[in-house]
Amino acid sequence: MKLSTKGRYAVMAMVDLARHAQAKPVSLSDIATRQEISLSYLEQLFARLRRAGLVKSVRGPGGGYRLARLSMETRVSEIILAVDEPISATRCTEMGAPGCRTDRSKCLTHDLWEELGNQIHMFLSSVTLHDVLERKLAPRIIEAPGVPGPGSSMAAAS
Amino acid sequence: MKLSTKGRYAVMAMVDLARHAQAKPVSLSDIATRQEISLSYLEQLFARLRRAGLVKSVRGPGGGYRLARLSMETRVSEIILAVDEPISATRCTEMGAPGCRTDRSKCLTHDLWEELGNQIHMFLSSVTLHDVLERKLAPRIIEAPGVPGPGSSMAAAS
DNA sequence: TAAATCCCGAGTTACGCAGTTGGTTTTTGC
DNA sequence: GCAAAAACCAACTGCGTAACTCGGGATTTA
Repeated sequence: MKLSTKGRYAVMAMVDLARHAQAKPVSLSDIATRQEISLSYLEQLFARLRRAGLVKSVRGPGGGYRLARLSMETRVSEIILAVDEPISATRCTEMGAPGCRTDRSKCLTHDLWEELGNQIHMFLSSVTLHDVLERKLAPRIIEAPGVPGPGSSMAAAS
Repeated sequence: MKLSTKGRYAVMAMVDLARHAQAKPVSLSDIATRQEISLSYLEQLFARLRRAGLVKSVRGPGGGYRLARLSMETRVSEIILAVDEPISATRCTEMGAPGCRTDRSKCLTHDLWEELGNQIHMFLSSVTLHDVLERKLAPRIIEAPGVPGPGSSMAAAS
């Protein structure tokens, strides 16, 4: 999962869209001025969002975009995945690049990046547009009580 | 917290260093060949790692690098922060850029990115070099019920 | 003193984000 | 019907920066 400003722009725009959802669809130029993003750039982002089925468009004057689903059914992770096509984290994750699957010692960090990707995805999947609007970032992440961590790594600290 | 291949290279190199820690220091050219990273690039990374106090250098023939601390006392987050100086996540996080602090509606996603950064940092802080070597990536994260995991198709909710 | 190693700064290259340009379709309202 | 407002579309550009190279030092060992 890639994290760039592109994905952030898309989320900003989608939150703006969710916030101003009314009877009328919301035009991109409105979002562009409110969020200070270039209109043409927004068009590119929304083209991807539409193809991903996250928004629906209405053409013609008075047209614009609507959320395809309810704001509490649209997850932030989906938005980012739609615009920022998920590039592989390491140069060995896909297609068994030489030296990863074969020689495990060469890619000891493989599991680390994979797990990090999982953590990020889990977090962003746990947040919906509605949560962002309501500022309910329920961190569904709970540190296990009394468990010092992986391999008791913190134990060494005095 | 920025995530790039630069930080990944640094972690790969540090894991390699921890793995081959013996009486003798480890030379960069050894790491370069084992991890397939250019020597000059490694030199730049280790210059930063040394300034951050994560490694110590020994000059002259037979020289190389050593971990400054034990592998279970060196956290992955420190390595990444050392090489990839932490750039602000959003264009509003520092110095109260116009339109964030003043107009809160313009930066509804602020809290989201901040919390995401926290999550990433927390995870990477919970993992030490020793953990990576031993493959003990205890995920301290408990998936909330009803949240689809990264693997699941997450198909349009009916 | 020669070789191995770290050290350092300046260059080069490649890539992708952000934005631009210049259209075309579709639809509304006058 | 025509003009305006919007979504659509496909390039192309500029630019920052990550990734990597190069050329030379400085330091220590044998």
